Amino acid sequence: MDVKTLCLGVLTLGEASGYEIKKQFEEGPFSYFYDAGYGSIYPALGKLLAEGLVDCTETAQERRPAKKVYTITPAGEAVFREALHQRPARDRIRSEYMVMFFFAQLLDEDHLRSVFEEYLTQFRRAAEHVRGLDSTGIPPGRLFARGFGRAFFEAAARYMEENRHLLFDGDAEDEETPDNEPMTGTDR
Amino acid sequence: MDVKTLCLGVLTLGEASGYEIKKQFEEGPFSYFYDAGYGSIYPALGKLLAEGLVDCTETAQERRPAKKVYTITPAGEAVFREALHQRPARDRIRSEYMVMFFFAQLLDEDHLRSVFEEYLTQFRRAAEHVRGLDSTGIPPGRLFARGFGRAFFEAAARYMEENRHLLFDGDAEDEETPDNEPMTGTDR
DNA sequence: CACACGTTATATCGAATCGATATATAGACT
DNA sequence: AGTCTATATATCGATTCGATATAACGTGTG
Repeated sequence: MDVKTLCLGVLTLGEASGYEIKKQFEEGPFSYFYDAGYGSIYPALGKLLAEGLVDCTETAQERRPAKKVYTITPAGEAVFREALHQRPARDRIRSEYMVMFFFAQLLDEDHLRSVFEEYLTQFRRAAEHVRGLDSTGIPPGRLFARGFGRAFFEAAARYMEENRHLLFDGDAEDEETPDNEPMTGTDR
Repeated sequence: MDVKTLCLGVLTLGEASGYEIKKQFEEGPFSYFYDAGYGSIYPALGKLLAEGLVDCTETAQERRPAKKVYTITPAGEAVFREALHQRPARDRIRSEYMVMFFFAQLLDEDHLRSVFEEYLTQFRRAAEHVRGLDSTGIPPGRLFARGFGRAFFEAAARYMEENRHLLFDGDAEDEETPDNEPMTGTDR
């Protein structure tokens, strides 16, 4: 499943420009599990247009360059539906933050600390953001994906809070000293 | 941080062939947060060798093609340490499974169900695998990364078990009815 | 008020990466 | 005998990344 296919998917939710598609990958409902840059999106839209899978309406603006709004065609919808029935490739993740934690012993404490705080803040903010979303009238599949994102963000933030001592052992900060044992052992 | 840098990182843990490096990304300690294919690894090792950041010992085997074992040089270690102090890029994730759940309404129930079970099984197995690892003598950074992976796998499996009704509402199957309450509600 | 900065918006391009494939041997299973 | 899996290196076209260029407008600030 390539960026072309994903653009079709975004367009099934409604018309959009290349810029708006990018935003959906960055901040929108796809941000929990997909990403793509302009260098992939614009060529993809060009190819989709050439194949008749999308239409393009050039909205001429007064003092701006024309905004190109793309709409999916029935043919595009069919192609997308078919693509969804392929076997999914396995997940691809790439976290440089984790690489740094893994090699924590090679890092300056200052750097490690700032990277850690930044990452934790990211997860907290993301979790908070999802929590604030309105869920009324959202199709169940989208709710499932969103909830998965939330579960991940919260689990990540929680893990980082509870295990920071592994990276910064000289800290000795108690914060809340929760009711459960330090190590969860074999839960479940 | 590119594949070249990550290969250096793998080699700080000990000598390895290109094949073995791939395995470390696939099943080893890096599998929780990084991935790379042969098409990236072999060229990367070639460049690292040309730059003097790794050495290569060709272990001739009897009836096999020569196995090339790479070792990191002091220069390589220095370069790697420096790379670790760059600002990390933000995480890149790409999950076709999640794309399918997001568009669940467009999928055949059979397909959705098999994709769902496969994904859940992946997480269960991965969590179980991490749980079975020996933690004695592992540097804290590596433990932190491993624990993060475990936390993610467990949270993912748990979320899928508890929210499958969002994708399959007609089911009403209890599976095992575990010892804890049916719905966890607001955990914590 | 000028100037820097952020946002909207399209687009390109070289470098990096992906994914599939080719080659070859050995062992294990059918 | 034939198939499958694992070890092991390597390439190659297609895809994707990441940085950059262009341009207009709004916003905040010294």
